[in-house]
Amino acid sequence: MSQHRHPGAPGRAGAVPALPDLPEATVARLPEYLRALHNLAESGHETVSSEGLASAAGVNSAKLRKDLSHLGSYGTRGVGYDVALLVDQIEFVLGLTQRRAVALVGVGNLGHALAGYDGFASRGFRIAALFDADPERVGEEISGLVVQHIDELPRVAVEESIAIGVIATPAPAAQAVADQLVAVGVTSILNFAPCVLSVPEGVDVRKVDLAIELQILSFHEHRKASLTALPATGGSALTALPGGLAVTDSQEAIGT
Amino acid sequence: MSQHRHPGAPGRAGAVPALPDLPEATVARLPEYLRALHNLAESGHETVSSEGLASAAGVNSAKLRKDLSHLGSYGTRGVGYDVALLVDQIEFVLGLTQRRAVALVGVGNLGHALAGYDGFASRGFRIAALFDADPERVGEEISGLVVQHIDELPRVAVEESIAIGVIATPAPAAQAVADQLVAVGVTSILNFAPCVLSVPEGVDVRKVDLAIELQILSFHEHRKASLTALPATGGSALTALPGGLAVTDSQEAIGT
DNA sequence: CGCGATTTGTGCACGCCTTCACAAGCGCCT
DNA sequence: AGGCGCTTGTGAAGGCGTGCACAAATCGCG
Repeated sequence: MSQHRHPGAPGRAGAVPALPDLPEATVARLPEYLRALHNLAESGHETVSSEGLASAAGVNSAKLRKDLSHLGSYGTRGVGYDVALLVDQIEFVLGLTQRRAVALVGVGNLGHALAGYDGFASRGFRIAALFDADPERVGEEISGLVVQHIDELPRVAVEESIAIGVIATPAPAAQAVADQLVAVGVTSILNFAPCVLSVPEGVDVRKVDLAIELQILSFHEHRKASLTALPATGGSALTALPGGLAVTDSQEAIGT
Repeated sequence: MSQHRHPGAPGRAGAVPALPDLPEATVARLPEYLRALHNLAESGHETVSSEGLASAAGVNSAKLRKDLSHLGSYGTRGVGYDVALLVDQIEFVLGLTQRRAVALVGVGNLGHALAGYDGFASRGFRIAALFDADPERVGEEISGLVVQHIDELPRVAVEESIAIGVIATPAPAAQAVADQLVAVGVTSILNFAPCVLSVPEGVDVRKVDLAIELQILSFHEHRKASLTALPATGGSALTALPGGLAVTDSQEAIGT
């Protein structure tokens, strides 16, 4: 794509420009704004107001303005934000001007799906290598990549300039894989295994646990059910709690 | 205030369903505690201190104590927490005493993996039905379930008492699926499609976007690289991003 | 029976994040 | 040119979450 141009900084060389230190909460929302902006760009919008972008991203408009203000002033009062300009700016801040190489370890059930997930490629990442510890799986081809044995990691990590590691192994294997990734210089790990990873300082770990998300939803279901007297859907809502537990306690209305 | 009086034996299935309204941050951590507790139970521990459980769950011990205190007093000073008791208590609060039925919509790349993911079954959920809009996929058997057409949703939702819907469709189809789920009474949705869903009040939506996680990691990679690459930029304007590079980082291992 | 070691539960202070409300800035129309 | 409407950017206030530090409670032992 285009060279990473940096709006507002005239004639800067290839030097690494200053990065504002953004609040974590803001960083977590920037990708969402970026996705919304891409949609807007595709549908022909050249500018967008904070209100419009906020609703497209599912957030409050004041929050969006404050988030964007941390990047600098890239809006025009009375008009809104230039979509293309904002896309470039956010992509730059997120470090997406270079396509980062991702190593995926563990091509079981979930790993298989991740390897074929095109959402990665379309949003700035390239799955550069697949690994597994199971000799049965080594050699298998998935989405144009051949699964390699995890012992090949050191060689491949250098060859492919691996920047990010994705762990999709069973939980018992995850820590060892994390150690191996760290050993070859990976400093960002996305962990799908349901366990806590311990890594040295300077290594970022983000965790995605599918079951946890369901459990959080379950809590809210439970709370909602305990507030409504009886579910009207006439199903077998009382097939649980063998002790004959009557879930008919409720006194609080949801405050806010 | 907390009136979580807990008379008699709070043993399993004897709990009084006084649901305290927990802070969201606490709710999000409870599943992690639960997983750590299950591990501890398997390895023979009958009690555990806040310090021990905290490190197993990857959090601060004070935070853990405060979280658990919201559930009531289930620890013993000088001793710690009874593992089995705490497991029961957390499972109750999370509404896991009944096995909730989950409908999975979209058996493409990701949906396939989710359908086969055993982490759901092992943590209190039952994938009760698979749906897809593509006639090609209807009839296919995955992990012992036959994919049904999405139009069958109303019938199956009642038969199976579907409580939670999981959307693993492409983004353009997600909103329509969400509407269909809401129409049949589902009030909790886990959305894997990269888009914002609009749902009526009272319906909970949680979103998991795999690419967003990578983009957040990318930001930190970018920041780390910009710090190690250039100590001080060459003095000129460079004022596109006011605030300069105030290196006030620390805070690795982001936990959401 | 009392004492010390240990660990929970919590009051408190601090910092981050969100939200409101509004001044400042920009374009357009007259 | 001037005024008007619209939108951004931000100061300030409030809420929420985190972590410290300690009192209260419990067990084990002499």
